[in-house]
Amino acid sequence: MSQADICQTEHVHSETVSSVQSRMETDERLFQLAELFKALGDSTRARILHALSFSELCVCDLAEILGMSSSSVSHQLRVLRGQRIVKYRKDGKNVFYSLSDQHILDLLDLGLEHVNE
Amino acid sequence: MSQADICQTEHVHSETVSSVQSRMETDERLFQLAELFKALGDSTRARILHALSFSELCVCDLAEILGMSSSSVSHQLRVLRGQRIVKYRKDGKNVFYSLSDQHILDLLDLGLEHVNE
DNA sequence: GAAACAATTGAACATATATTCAAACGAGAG
DNA sequence: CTCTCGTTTGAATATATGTTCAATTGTTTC
Repeated sequence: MSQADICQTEHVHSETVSSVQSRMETDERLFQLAELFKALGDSTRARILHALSFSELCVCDLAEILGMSSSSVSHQLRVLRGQRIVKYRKDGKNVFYSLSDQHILDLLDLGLEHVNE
Repeated sequence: MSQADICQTEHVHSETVSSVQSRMETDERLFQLAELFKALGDSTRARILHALSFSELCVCDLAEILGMSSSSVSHQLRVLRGQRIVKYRKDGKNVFYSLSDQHILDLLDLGLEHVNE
């Protein structure tokens, strides 16, 4: 970051800058926030989650709904599990996935609202 | 996608599959949803948006708050503009950015709630 | 125990993306 | 007009990530 990249009008906005800085969440927290949205930010995973918003589904049903391989779906479900976005239960040979909680449904709905505006 | 990747128990879940398929949003809509979340899903952009949730800020203040170059910040703001997540107004040499609407603030809050659980 | 099926995993490849650096643009000041 | 500052942009590089393919695991059934 060169000198030219540093704002010269410190005396003008420095108050705002300090004020905002003091109220910022920790980087770690914001990193986790970004990881959450990153997990939602993929076409395949968005379609998986939207499908799960209607019903719990096993991997192979998800694969059929999306027209993708089970392998691909499973890889993506791993990402969603990592962010506690989906939960699962085993039933015989099948593993049924569903949305983790209401927060996730709310996020999807809010997102769709924004997109549909 | 090989044969082995296709679910054999169609007769078991085919009803659920059809039902979900018929209620799915279009791929285009879900693609846009993913693009929205993708834009939120980066550490730098998450920090930018969190800062903007307190106050409108110009590029150079944002750069100072984040400890990054104006160039980097500007590149990321471009992504956020592309998804109508932030809006801006010009004032002399400065360009002040702010969150686009209440939806975005709600999304950030919901996301932080999930992270803080 | 062997075979079949659902699911997961690892490696490999192709693609996407964030930051840096250099250059250019636009507005205000001298 | 010229210079400076804030901002934007493009090219380049390094890194991250999604899908495919092959192999493996775990469970049910014969």
